[in-house]
Amino acid sequence: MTQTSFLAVIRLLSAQALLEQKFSQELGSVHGLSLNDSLLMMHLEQAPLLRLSRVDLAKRLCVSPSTVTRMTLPLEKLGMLGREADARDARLAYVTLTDTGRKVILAARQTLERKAKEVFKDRWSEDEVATLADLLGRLTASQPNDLV
Amino acid sequence: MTQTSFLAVIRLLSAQALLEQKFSQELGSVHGLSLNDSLLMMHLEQAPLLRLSRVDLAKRLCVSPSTVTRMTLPLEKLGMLGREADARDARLAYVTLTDTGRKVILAARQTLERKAKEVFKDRWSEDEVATLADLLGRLTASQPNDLV
DNA sequence: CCGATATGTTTCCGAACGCAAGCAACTAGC
DNA sequence: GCTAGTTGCTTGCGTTCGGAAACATATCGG
Repeated sequence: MTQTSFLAVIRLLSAQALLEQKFSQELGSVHGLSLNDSLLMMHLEQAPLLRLSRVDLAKRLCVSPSTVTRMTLPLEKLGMLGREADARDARLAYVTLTDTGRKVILAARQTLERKAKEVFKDRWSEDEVATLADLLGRLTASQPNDLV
Repeated sequence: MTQTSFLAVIRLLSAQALLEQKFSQELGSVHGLSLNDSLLMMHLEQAPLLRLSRVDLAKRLCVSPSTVTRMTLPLEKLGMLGREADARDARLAYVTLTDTGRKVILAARQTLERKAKEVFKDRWSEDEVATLADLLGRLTASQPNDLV
């Protein structure tokens, strides 16, 4: 069990490095987004009012709050994200997904879907990919809201 | 299939962010290593002569060669890594694992194994972890030498 | 009401990385 | 052996990130 868990973790880390390399380049050149930018916008996409607070986003992305501040700044200037205050709590500064942003992330998602399909095309059966997604989902399930 | 592959990829990326956060702190405070430092040394650990060239390491870790140069510098000063020239090709500067380095990475590996076991302890059966490791292994198998 | 503590956000600083450029050494074709 | 192209490594520069600190606001206990 010890050895197996260790192996799973090491391979997960290695696999991520590989996938990030595969995805980030096309994502950047085609849509002008980083992988983390895309994940951030996808979290907004499925949020109740297309908005989330910065600390909430930080927890979902497993990054620091300061990173969220910096990530949202350029996207806000590009008109993909907006800023909204809370009526009750003046500390909160919600990040919102604009119409422009929703179109961009929709297109970016299609790119990601295509690349994801390529990754598994040859050596995985559909059932195996589903099993993988399910097993990984139990890891991410311990975190605040799951994607997709 | 498209949707399933996409889900698997997104969850893998999210899971990695979670695991990195979980592991890197203890790894740094206890052994003074980053996660990537540890992966680098584990690759050396299982290399034929405890040594690999810098470009080879870069490919295995999915980082740029310049990153390998910068990563090895402090570890070399700490005596964990060494440098060895090739008799036939004077361009090559192998990174070698010293005795000190071998002891350090052995201890770090135990920390990682313990944390890895914790991650899966509650919600996964042993078979499921093995399945996960196997499925992820097919991803990393497309890369130069697999770890463990 | 008021001080103490907690929470959300931003800014500053140092660390880590990729890319482009540069240098050294190897290889191929002539 | 000479030139041209390739490969391995390093350095400089810009970008991105985490942690500490600062600040504003909210909440709690008296």
